Amino acid sequence: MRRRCLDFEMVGARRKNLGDGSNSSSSMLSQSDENIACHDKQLVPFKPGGDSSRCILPGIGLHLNALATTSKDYKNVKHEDLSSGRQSYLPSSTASLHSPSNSQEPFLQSLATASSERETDHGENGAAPVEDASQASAYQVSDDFNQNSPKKKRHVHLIRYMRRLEHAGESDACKRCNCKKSKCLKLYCECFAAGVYCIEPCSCQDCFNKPIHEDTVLATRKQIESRNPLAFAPKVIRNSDSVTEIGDESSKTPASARHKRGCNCKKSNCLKKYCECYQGGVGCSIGCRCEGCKNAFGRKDGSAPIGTEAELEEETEACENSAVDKVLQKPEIQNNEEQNPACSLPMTPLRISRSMVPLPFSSNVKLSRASFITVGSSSGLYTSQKLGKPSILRSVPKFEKHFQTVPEDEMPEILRGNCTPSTGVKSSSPNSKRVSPPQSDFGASPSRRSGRKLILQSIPSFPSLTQH
DNA sequence: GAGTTTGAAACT
DNA sequence: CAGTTTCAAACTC
Repeated sequence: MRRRCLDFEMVGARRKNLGDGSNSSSSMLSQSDENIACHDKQLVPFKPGGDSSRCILPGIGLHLNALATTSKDYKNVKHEDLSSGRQSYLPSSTASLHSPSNSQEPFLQSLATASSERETDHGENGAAPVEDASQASAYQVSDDFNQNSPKKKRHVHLIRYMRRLEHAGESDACKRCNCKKSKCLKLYCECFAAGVYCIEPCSCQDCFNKPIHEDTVLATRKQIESRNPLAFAPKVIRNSDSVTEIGDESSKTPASARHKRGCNCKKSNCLKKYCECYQGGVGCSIGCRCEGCKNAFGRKDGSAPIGTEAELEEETEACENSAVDKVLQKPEIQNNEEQNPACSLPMTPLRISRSMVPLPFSSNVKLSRASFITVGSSSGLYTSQKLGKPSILRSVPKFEKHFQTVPEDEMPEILRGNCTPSTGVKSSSPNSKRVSPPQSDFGASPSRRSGRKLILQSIPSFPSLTQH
């Protein structure tokens, strides 16, 4: 109830922002709503140097990968990706996906903290689909400072991570293609596949994926979609039972992510990024036709993922300090989040939009960096639960582990840790609902500890964590 | 940075 | 639908 009320509040506040153009939000809504306000602002043409600059977060590029749309949506908005400078020809709801507030140092810092924390906890699985940055940051910050972790060390890590972010802002944030023959009009082209125009950093040749060739782009896109309606859909989908989850989270069941089509790896053993499942940070499923699958995130045959759960546990507890370094040293996994937007970044609820489920609010927030979006109708594709396969959702271990490792009697402390709606956690709200609760794989046995459950439920900011 | 490997996408 | 070709990213050296 409280969560829903807060949602309404947010919506209300958001509308207010929309209405009067004021960026000031209610006292209840601080950062999160600023972000929302930013999102809203971003629905209008971006004016460099304007107030919307606040919404830019250098280094946290948001790829619109896997965003899909109906052809009729194409011209909704030609939106400029503020963080990358790209323009997206995706629908406004998806194009509004942007980094949270800009250069505000506190925010960056908190984000970095959050990210480093997350990666710390994720360890090997650093490619966690990041929740809404503001959400994560707000939560993580409070979380961080409520723990007894050595802050000096973290500060070092923080700085490192910040640098990495900065660097990412110059490179990864703007994913560059290198197409030579496809004219960037085929799915070979990452930019095209991601629904963004190629921009200067791209090394493509004879590129047609530019605003000046908008018609061509859209026509081609349409053609590809006609051939394969899911061509631009997220490759990695969150499995959920139904679209109804959108409106009623209580109906959702634990879900896992799976590649929508499965891979077809022959030689990589699904252990390299050649494998789309692996690249997307998901396990292979029965739908995969891979051979010799050793996918670390879950094998096709359903055997336990390699070096995931146990490793995570160890890393979290024993290697906390080295985790960031480890992540830094392991770009292969570490960059999943950045390199594979389809996996970690917010995706347009293509099927949602197609099913005409209005998500006026969630679409904005969800699109902020990296919330894992559940594709409503994806249930028909894979039902990993049925497969009994482990699911490694990188966002999951973080929270799951967090709640697991923290003694329950400490939880109130954590809750006190400003995990209030005003911390910005809220900003993830409806979307984060799609960050489905972790599977039982991560220690959450079917008979979950009621204590944790209660706690989770009592955190309005993390509806997605609520396990039903 | 060049060359190779890989598997998805596109084509037949 | 299966086999083949094309393609660009991932990877290796």
